Amino acid sequence: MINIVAESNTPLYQQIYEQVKQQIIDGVIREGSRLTSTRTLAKSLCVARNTVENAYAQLCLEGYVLNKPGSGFVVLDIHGDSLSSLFPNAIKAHQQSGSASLTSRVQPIGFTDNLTKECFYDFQYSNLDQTSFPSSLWRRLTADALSSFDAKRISFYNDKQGELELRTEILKYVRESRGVRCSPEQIVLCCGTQYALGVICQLASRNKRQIAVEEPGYDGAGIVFKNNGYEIMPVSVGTEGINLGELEQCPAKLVYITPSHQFPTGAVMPIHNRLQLLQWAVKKDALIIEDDYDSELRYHTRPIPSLQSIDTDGRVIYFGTFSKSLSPGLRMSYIILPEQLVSEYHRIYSGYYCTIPWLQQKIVSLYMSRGHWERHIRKVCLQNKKRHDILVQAITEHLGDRVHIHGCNAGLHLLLEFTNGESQEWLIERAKVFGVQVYPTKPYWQRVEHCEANFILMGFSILTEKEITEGIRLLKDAWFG
Amino acid sequence: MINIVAESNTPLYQQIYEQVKQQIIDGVIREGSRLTSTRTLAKSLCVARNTVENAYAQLCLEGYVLNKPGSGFVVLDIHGDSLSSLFPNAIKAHQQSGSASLTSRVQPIGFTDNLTKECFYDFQYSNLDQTSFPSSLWRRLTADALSSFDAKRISFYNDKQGELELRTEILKYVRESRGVRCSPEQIVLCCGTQYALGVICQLASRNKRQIAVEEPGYDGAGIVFKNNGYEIMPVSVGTEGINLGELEQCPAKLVYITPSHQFPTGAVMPIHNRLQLLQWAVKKDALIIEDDYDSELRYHTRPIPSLQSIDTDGRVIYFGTFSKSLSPGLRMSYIILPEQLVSEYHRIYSGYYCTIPWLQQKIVSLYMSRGHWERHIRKVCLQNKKRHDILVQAITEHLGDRVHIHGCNAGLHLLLEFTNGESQEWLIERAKVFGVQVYPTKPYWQRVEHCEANFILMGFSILTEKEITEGIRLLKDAWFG
DNA sequence: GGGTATTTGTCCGTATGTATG
DNA sequence: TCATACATACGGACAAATACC
Repeated sequence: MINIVAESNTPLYQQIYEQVKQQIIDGVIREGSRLTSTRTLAKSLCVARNTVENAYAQLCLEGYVLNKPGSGFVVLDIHGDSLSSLFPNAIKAHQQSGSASLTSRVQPIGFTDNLTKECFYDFQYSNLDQTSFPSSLWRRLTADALSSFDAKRISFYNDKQGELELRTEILKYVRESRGVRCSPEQIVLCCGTQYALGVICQLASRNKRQIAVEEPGYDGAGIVFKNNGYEIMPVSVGTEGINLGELEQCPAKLVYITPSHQFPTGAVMPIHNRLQLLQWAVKKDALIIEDDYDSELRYHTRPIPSLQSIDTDGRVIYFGTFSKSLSPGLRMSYIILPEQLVSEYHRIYSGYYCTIPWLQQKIVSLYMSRGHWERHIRKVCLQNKKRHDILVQAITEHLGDRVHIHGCNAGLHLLLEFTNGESQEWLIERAKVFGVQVYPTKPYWQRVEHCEANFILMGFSILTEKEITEGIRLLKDAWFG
Repeated sequence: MINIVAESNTPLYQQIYEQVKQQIIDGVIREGSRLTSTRTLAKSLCVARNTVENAYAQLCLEGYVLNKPGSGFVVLDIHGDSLSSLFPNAIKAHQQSGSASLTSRVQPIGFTDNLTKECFYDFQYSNLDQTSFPSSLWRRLTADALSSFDAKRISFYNDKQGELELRTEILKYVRESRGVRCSPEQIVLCCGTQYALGVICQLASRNKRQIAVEEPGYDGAGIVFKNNGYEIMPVSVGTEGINLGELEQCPAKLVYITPSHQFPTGAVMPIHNRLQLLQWAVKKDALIIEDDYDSELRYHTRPIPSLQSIDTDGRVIYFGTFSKSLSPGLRMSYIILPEQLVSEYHRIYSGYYCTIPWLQQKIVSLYMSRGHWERHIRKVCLQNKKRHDILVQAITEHLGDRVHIHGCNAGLHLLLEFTNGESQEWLIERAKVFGVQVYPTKPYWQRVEHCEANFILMGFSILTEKEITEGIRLLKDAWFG
């Protein structure tokens, strides 16, 4: 950036000359690159073109740059030997990495650790199979969206809860697939579950800031509650989901749960527990956040109605997402508010803009209305079912009765319990030695000391069927060889 | 008009000197404008040039004007305390308007009020011209992004601060255009300014939850602060931006400002105020949120270095956005944190996912790296400049001295002050009757009772040049017909 | 791959204050 | 007081190079 002062005694052209020269010397403008054109710079500095020309001419004379009509002013190599021209950057890079390292133990955020381990058999469970995203269709839909009659809306501040068109599609879908009953006014689109949780933290804050969560449970939720000043009250999870007896004892009047496929244990809450939970909410005047994050992915079990669908008292806040079966990269989730919270939502959030890009809303809207979404779910579900079945089969075959499988028949992962009390650390380390990555359950415990050591998480979202069986064979060697 | 008497005892040059001086003091010759050139004046008065020069030299010495070769004698700001001149009788307005405060900022959420008024001349200022979005280019870039080597990342949870590639492009841009100095690690991408403010609310909460904001100022920011439990402390705004004297008195250690083009008054904070503000921050151990929301859109004024670029003590949190010159529908902004806050950011937000879809990040990244962004800015800036100039011209021509124009030469709107004390409600109502929509300033006042009634906001972001002149002609009839 | 639009440096004329004699 | 030369600054017209479609 060039800074000129009109009031100064030094002429304008000289100020420009000096600063550009300095930038060349400092290496801010690299050798071989072009100076900003005289017109552009003149306009941005509010001076005449000739003033800039004058400055550039001076640089020309002194051999810093070379001018060619029609192709601009090119910076010459002034540092003689190319060694010194690399120096300024080297120093800069040094400083950067130095300061970044001061960020202590906290994992570097700019680093995505999913891409480097191509050599592994990585049983991860959050990312999706890259082949499952409908790229060429997306391209077509983008074109359609951009040439649609309401394409001009990309230049506007849009509907604050999300485009009505899309909310209506979502409504149709959740009604059909999850029995959810609501009007479009109750739906709020937002950029991911964590943002959604932030919204709820605000809405529910008329109560005491206490929240009951599943233990173990989704860690990303806990972080949001904590940052919003909520006291987190862990409630243990059994084979029927959250422990209702414990919940009764808990003073919190807000609970966050994943009843359809508890994360990470995979427990499914039976219908009578669901009814009981709703009664609890009524009795305590409490609210329930039902996170139905991977409802699309069921393999051998009958669907159980969502809490929202059997709630008669407006106690359930329903969460859905496109992250688990379409793409996490979309950053798109939705909240379905109970009617009683809508006005409170408006009171607090009427001044907030929607967090999802309009174009993406339009695309997903087209995607759903043309039936691609339904087809996609069927396809992805089938694909994952195959992988799931093969994984379960391979485990049964190779690891036999040394493990119990928990939480299968849904989602993108399962839980392995080791009957001989092996510890997570050892299991993960041994697996890694054999080129296989499996995952701990520890991160999902609020009270880490309660975490049982003999559990391991295995995902099957990105491995091929062949890789799965080979991976398990390696694990057998690693753990019991 | 200057009168000289040859027979007088007072020398010619002194007669000229005195009369010009008087004209400057009386405001006949405005601050910033040029004196008649020595040649011209000499000729018209039939005196020698040196005589005029002599007179001008005297004015120079006394600080009334500044002389520079090639650019004449420029009148300086002699009325010193122009700080509060924008809203001089703020207190007087106290009595009139107390009740009208229920214009209630809260609007119906599901309703976008921009689309239904096609018949109006709508001088709105938030939405953009629909022709300015590069649709077909976007289509191509989408295709490129989807077939790029890292397209698989759409199925992953991605970099939490935003893709490094994009952060690097943004860095290059803000360094060049705004002098911002930072490393990519300091940049955080997020879905809009309000989300960004939410993040800062968390980061800065080690201090007391008090924030100083400009009054009038951006209402969307105030809402976020309130919802995050901050006490809002309005500080008045003058022609030089936020009132630093008042800020001194304010106990808050966090301030949110728009120094480049204050919203909505359009005031530009001069360099010496900027330095003073930074000193304030150091002295008080405070933080400054610099929202540079429409920095791209400058029309006739020289750029002033951003606060971030002259901050040596890590006191400035810089906000930028793509909403004002590319598309509000993208929902894309960025924060540039001071180094000292990066580790705190990691501590709180390392568990949060990025809120921008990967595909969009990739597209914008390509968009910028291929030079489209620079070109786009130039184009959009020129287009808006034309509209701006025409609006200003039309106002000057048709509304004449019944209004003062404030905050022009930048952004997408300007502020109209009515010299005869007409009220916002009346002005807006009358305009509407004639099919023209103009906007109130009331929504931007925390203490509505302080809001001066005789101001109106007019945007020029979506009207054609023809519509602008016609609209103004109608307004003339509506208001003064 | 060729035609058109845009971008770019160049050149020209004009206006201004400054310095000199 | 006048005339002249000079440095600085501004804006329009032109042709070559480039980018885009």
